Amino acid sequence: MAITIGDLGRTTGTKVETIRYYERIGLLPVPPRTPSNYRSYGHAELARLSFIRRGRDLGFSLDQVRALLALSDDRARDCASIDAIASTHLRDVERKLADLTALRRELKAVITSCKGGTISDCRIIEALGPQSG
Amino acid sequence: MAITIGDLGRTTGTKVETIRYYERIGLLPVPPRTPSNYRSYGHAELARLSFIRRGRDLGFSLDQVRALLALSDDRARDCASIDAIASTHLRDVERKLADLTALRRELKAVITSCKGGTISDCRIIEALGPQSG
DNA sequence: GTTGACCCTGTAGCCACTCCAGAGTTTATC
DNA sequence: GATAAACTCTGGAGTGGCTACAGGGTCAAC
Repeated sequence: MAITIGDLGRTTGTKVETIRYYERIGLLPVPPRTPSNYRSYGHAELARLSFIRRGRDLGFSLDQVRALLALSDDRARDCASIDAIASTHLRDVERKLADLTALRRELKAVITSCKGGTISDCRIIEALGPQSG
Repeated sequence: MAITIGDLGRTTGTKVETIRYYERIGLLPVPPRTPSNYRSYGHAELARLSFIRRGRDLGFSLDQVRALLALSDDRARDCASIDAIASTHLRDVERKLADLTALRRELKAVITSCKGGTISDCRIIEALGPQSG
């Protein structure tokens, strides 16, 4: 019945150290202990950790996950607050995508300009140099 | 003639603390000091810091920037080593782009499924829940 | 009874900064 | 020449999200 920290880690794809870290920062509850001082979890903690990991996979910060967890306990409440967190996150993702796309363009330009001579006429170094930007 | 750390920061868009940090980790040289113990820079350091910042803007890690700096000092060398660093970085960027694009798709799916009821039937929370993945 | 896999605590490290306290220095203004 | 604002200095701690390690205790299998 009792789930060990290792089981929890295997089931959710989380390292044991990470689970202890989540406990330390208050994202997971402090579990009861066995007589030999091992952490002993139940299904609720398994569900909670799954939720956390899924949120992390979707790129939410731990603070956002914390907010989502708090909201999800409040089942009668308006869904809009959840939507707000997710939408903010989506906008963050879209900003990062735009940045990375611009970065890729620049990198490609810099790489194709390198014609394979010696470094003294390497365009990449030039592109990074003081006169270029 | 002597450039202060503040000038250097303003010119390159770098915080003073960051410049001192770069010095501490050996990315910038230890500069001479004025009689009142202020750091005193020349144009070479300005160029070097510009190079670092531009590299950072292009998403290179400090270690990659360090490698690029070392290579750029070695003017006779083959350009291919520079190209290799930049190409590796481009591949990293493309992988990140792919990941983020997939993430955006998932987030959008999750958000549009939220029809605005109460949290007890919120699809976002459901999508994060234990049965969904 | 011993090997190996697990668990415990506590601490330190990673990246790339950023901020702060508390003190000294320079520059501008009155 | 006083004073205030803006600069500089050092040293240390904090950020996020883990990860790794040392040095121990515990448990199951053979």
